[in-house]
Amino acid sequence: MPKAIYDHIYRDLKEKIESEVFPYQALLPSEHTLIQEYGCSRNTVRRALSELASDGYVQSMQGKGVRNIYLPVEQTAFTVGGIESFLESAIRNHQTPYTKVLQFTELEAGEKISGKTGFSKGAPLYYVQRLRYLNGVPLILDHNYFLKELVPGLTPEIAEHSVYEYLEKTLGLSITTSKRTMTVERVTQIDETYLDMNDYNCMAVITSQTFNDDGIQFEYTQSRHRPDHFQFQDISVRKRSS
Amino acid sequence: MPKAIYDHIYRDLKEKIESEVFPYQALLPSEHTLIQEYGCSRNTVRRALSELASDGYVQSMQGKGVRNIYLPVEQTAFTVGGIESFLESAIRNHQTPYTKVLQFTELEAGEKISGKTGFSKGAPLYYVQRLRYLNGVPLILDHNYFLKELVPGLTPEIAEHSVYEYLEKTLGLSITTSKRTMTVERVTQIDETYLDMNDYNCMAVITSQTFNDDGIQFEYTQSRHRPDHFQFQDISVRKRSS
DNA sequence: GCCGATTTGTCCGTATGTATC
DNA sequence: CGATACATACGGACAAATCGG
Repeated sequence: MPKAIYDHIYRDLKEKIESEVFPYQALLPSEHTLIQEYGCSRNTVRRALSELASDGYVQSMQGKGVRNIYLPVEQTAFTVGGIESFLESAIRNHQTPYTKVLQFTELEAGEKISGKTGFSKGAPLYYVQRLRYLNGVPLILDHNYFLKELVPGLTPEIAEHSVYEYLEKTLGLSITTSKRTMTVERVTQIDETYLDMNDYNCMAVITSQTFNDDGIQFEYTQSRHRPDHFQFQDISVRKRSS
Repeated sequence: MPKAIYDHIYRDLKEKIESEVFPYQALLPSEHTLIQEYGCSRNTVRRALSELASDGYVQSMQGKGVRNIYLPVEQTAFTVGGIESFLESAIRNHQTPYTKVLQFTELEAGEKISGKTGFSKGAPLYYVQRLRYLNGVPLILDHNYFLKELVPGLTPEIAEHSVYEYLEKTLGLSITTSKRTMTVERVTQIDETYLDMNDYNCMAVITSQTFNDDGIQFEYTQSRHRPDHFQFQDISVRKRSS
């Protein structure tokens, strides 16, 4: 929990934007004004503003000011966005989560798994297959590979609750960067066995490689979502091109 | 085209990472070293590094150093990532693009369109429906709504070539922020008419709201991709939680 | 069109804190 | 413990874009 000044300003402005203290399309107070309000330096204010910009909340315009471009997005389905665990996502989406562990085994990365997951060949791994329920309905099928060296002592009981909580609270490991790929794939036999597909013949699939705070990849996951309850959100800011 | 110092350092380091001058998992030279190499201030080096971090190229570790975590991702399908036009994406994916305009009309945003697109009610719009080919195969069906006020003089001929090029080169308007939502939807009659669906009954759908550099939304687009030629990539960096 | 005031963008140097080794 | 490395913060300077008179 950062108690940095810029983080305080960031949260404060974010809250004011969400609660429409600053209306949509209006300009925020100028940097000079914010400096006086918060009694800090210009760099500190600018850092808070730049984080809001990368969240898609504001947009800076040289010579003009900083405009509020925040629009709340309606969530009609289970929404995926930043890095968070199934548990965290469920809570944010106001749904009741439940997890059933279908498989829990140990294995070594062979040629095929190594190429797919990014782990080096021969690395000892945990493989976990889990069915995720939301409000009692099975909606997601997860295939996880964890690097045993960085996730020692993993058990089916932990996998049933929350691996991320185990990682962060018990092992003191923290999750930092995640590279994700979203595709649409055909349903498999396993999908149809566990999920009610309603004659859909596709799945929304997110594969991700996750790195800890030492920059080491400790996880590879394939998350297969029932298409009618899936939504992925993203903000992209274009850089001035070359 | 920015000729800022931090941008030069950013590009230089990025190139060195991609060409494995810095190997995967190795530490980059320390900030102090980089300051001397580039003959600039610490803030400038740090800005370049922080952009690389948000690209998923490196990860900073307090007290340890900055690790290269760049892994090239294989592209087995048409890959979507940052903000770019169909033309730009096609070139990056080494494919030959072609566009056929199916519809080109003017209309005013009614209740329904306003709610869906985010444009205010009664706003004059262009509506364009386009079929996108890659290497001669129709793969994407685009439905665009442009705010007429900000995109004056749009014609079917421009829509057939590149609307973005028209916006940037002719109108001097620049694209800045884009909010996107990825979902999977059932095929429609129109999809099946124009795309060879191979018994797939789903589409990968990206809807986006795009803002110009004044922070005004000028575009709403729904882009429907054939699922077997679609891939969306994303890097997410976790913030230290509250 | 010019000029000055305002606002954001870039860059510098320095100081202090915190984590790692 | 000291040395090294990144994190935060300050204050100042000048540039670039915008806007109003």
